[in-house]
Amino acid sequence: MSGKRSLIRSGTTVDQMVRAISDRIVTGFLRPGEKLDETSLAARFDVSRTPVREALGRLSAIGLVERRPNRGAIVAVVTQEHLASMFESMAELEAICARFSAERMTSGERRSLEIEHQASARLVQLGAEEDYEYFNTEFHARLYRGAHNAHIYEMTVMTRSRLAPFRRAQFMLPGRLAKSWQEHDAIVTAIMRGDGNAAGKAAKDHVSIVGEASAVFAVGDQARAAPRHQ
Amino acid sequence: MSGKRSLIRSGTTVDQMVRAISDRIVTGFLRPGEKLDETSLAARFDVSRTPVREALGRLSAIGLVERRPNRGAIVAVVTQEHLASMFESMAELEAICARFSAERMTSGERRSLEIEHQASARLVQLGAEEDYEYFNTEFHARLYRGAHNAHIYEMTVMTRSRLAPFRRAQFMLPGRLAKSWQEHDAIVTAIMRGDGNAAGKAAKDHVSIVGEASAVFAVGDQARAAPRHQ
DNA sequence: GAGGCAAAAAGTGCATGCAATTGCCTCCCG
DNA sequence: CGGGAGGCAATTGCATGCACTTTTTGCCTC
Repeated sequence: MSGKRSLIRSGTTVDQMVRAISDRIVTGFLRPGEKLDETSLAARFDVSRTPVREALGRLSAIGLVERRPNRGAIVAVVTQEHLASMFESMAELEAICARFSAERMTSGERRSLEIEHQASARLVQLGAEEDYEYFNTEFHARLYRGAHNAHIYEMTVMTRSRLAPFRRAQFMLPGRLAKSWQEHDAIVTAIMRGDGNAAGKAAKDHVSIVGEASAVFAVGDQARAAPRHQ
Repeated sequence: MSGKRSLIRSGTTVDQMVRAISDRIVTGFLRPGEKLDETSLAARFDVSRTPVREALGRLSAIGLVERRPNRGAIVAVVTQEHLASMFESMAELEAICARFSAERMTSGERRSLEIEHQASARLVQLGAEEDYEYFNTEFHARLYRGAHNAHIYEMTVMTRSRLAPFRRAQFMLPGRLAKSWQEHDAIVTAIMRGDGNAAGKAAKDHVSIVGEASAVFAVGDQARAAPRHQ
């Protein structure tokens, strides 16, 4: 039975599973504490248990699932407290990235940062939330790269990915788009001035606001979740 | 059908492999860039390829090995640059922990921090490097816990463990012991005052100095460096 | 002689099967 | 009637085998 894979998008097979399972976890389809037995998952994704095991290993490495030896894996229980700690960490990490960016970005990086930032103003006027979300991701990625520190980059990207599920609906809030742009503007301005402290503070405030806005949605998702048969 | 396991100490089988391989890596027995093919490792440890794969997965998660899809795994190449970035990250993380500790430590935590710190002064007078090293680890752990932020705690501990091999000989330097204690003293004083900014700055300076002192020892290992994959 | 293409060899990725450990249910004894 | 020990079922952990990707080597052509 080695024909076509049934779950298809692109990339490595097990990588797809990681994304798929992680999606199911963060969307609440799989609830925290729920048991993840390998056989069911293998059947569900039409693969063998081997890639399932590897996927569970990776998911446990990034903290989405918890593995007990010989006792199976469960969806990691992210307490409200731990979630808050991750948002706070994110704010600190972004602050570091912004500060370093202000001090270290090359002229080319500064230029493209400002150009893209200015270009995104149109998206705000149009209210193009999807497009702005894409730009927003790239904007923050520029900050992470601009810090010119590989390890901080890794930690920041990983933390951000872990927080991604809880940050989804942030731009749904009315007026959030424009506020986000203004906060970005404060960061960019500080970076262009080379003012690391101001850039760091602006970034921290920016992320803190996003965290508070997103926390609301996190609570709702955690409260109730879809029941599963089987 | 291979009878008893040959490598046995205690714990899970694959966990032993992780420790064994990680030991070989940090001791330099396996050099950066060296190819780790699963078959050889399986034969070497007298297990099948399956636990080897899982072990490699975990090692890649903690950054000790690098896995290329369909192209095997190699011992992670820690360039001088990347090492510097980790030390810099460590300084920033410790600064955050110290700042938060100054703001959030309970009175009990503050008290025991200062008591232990004062007690360690004796170790400096005696020149007990081993004992001081043990205390030093505990001192920093107190700072990490005192930040009252689970995620920052995780990142800091992980970064510190990744840096451990490069920080070994730091107290060999003459006078380092006394300087370390004085730097600790500055951190403790700031924390007791509740001055987060001062505590953060003192911690950052402290770790930065350690980083510079340790970097010297790391140079020898980095004779040749393979190109990194962006 | 050099460069490119193709085929074989090597090595990874996944599937399947078997052994071992865990949790639970039942039955026996106090 | 309650508690504990033993057996049974279910699930994890590991071994082995096959398919696909990558790399290397040899041959052919220019």
